[in-house]
Amino acid sequence: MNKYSFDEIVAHLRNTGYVYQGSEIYGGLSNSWDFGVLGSFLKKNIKDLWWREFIERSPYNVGIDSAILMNPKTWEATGHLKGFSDSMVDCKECKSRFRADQLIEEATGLSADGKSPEEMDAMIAEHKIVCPKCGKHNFTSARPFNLMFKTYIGTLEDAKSVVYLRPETAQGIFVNFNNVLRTSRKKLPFGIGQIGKSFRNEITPGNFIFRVREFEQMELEFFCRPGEDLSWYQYWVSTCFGFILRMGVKEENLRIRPHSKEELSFYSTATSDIEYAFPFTDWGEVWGIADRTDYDLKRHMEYSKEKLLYRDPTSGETFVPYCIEPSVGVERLFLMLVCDAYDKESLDNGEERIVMHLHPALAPVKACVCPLVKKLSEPARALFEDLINDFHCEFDEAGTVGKRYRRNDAIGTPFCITYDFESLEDNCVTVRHRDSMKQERVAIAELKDYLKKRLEF
RNA sequence: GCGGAUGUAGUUCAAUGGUAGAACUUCAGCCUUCCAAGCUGACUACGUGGGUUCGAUUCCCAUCAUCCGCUCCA
Repeated sequence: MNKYSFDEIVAHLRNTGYVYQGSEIYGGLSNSWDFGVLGSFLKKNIKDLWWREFIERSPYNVGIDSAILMNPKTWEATGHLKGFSDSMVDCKECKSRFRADQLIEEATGLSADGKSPEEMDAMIAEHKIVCPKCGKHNFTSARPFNLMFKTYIGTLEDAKSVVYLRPETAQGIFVNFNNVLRTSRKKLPFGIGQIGKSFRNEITPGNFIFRVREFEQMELEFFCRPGEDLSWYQYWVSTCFGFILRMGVKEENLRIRPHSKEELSFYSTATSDIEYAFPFTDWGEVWGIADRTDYDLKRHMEYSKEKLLYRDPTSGETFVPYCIEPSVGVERLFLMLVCDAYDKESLDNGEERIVMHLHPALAPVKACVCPLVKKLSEPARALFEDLINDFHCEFDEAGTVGKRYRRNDAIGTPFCITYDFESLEDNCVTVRHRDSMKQERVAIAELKDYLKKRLEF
């Protein structure tokens, strides 16, 4: 699938300023990564593109930006909080891990629901419960698994002030359903999208930025009539897939994987993952599209006692809409894009060049303005200072021009603009293309239009 | 969380119980008329904390981080 090792790609990203290790001078922090000088641009470009395509240019959707901290009742309604009561024990002999309540129930038939970890320890000891795998009785004590990050509102750390960092952005949308309906005057079908950080205390994060504890989601909750949900589900699967293809990702590295019946959440009638052939695994999920029916709105109605309903303006009929959720992680799109764009090419002169074939709309640097030699710095800099008003450009006069071309190939800059001695006479510059390495003479007066056309998504 | 491996400049790799060396990169200067040329110079490292020792980057312990496997995954 992928020609290059994950290590090689990661090393390149760290060397060029796409990604740094988090808190590096203090020895790092487990699975935390910072986006660097180039990476922050790529990330921003990804988000801008999504927002433009899924919110601004969409005839259906609107956007919001909801708070990370939400009333804890939210997480009662979604069932996320219940996860807190799951205590786990490890078998010290064979290193298997079990949910303590399930272990007790299976062995004794007694319910351990709602018991404290200490009570469950006592039950395990009393009934001499053995490990289902290895048959030995030697467990660690029961420990609750915290899947959500917990913190406190106000300065007193008591039980009443507990709040959680959201584990998904979606709930900020559902709880604002009525607000958006009222203020946007949208009619079914319509969607609400948002981009924002989410936090999950993953048990096993890893694979660079693929699974991290702090990540950014781009989620759309698309509401429609019950019965129309499956065709909208299909619509969003192909829209998301098409979006990835338009970003330049090779189709042979992508697949759409529908979930089997056993895999589906109990409330979902259909779910598909768009997966990419990452170098560290066979297929890794990038984008999940789920038909969530009316589950979320109904749960929030139940717990908040508020009505989250849609009233058809012509028929007067009132109902809870169904919801299609396309949800994607920014870091995963980022990782997919750089893995797919990374390439090492052999040149005619026997040398190698590293190129990042990023879509020009995504590239951190759009163009690098290079005076052919330092003597030409002055007029070249003037050109750069004009271009920077329209695009993110860089100015580079260090070393030979060939070296500057290579450096820009390696970070994915689609165009290098070379100002030479002829430019003084004919007011033209050489535009050098990253992918083909071809050069073109372009009049300075037409340069902005020339670039603009080629930077479009 | 468990088991295993690893940890020396930004990167790749050395050496050493007694002041850590190189290449590439980066930066400055010279030079340079279109794909990493050359010359001169400069910056930069023993993950962290203990212990043993006259002296530890080297030996021991702990810790942190990364990788692999297991486990988990709304």
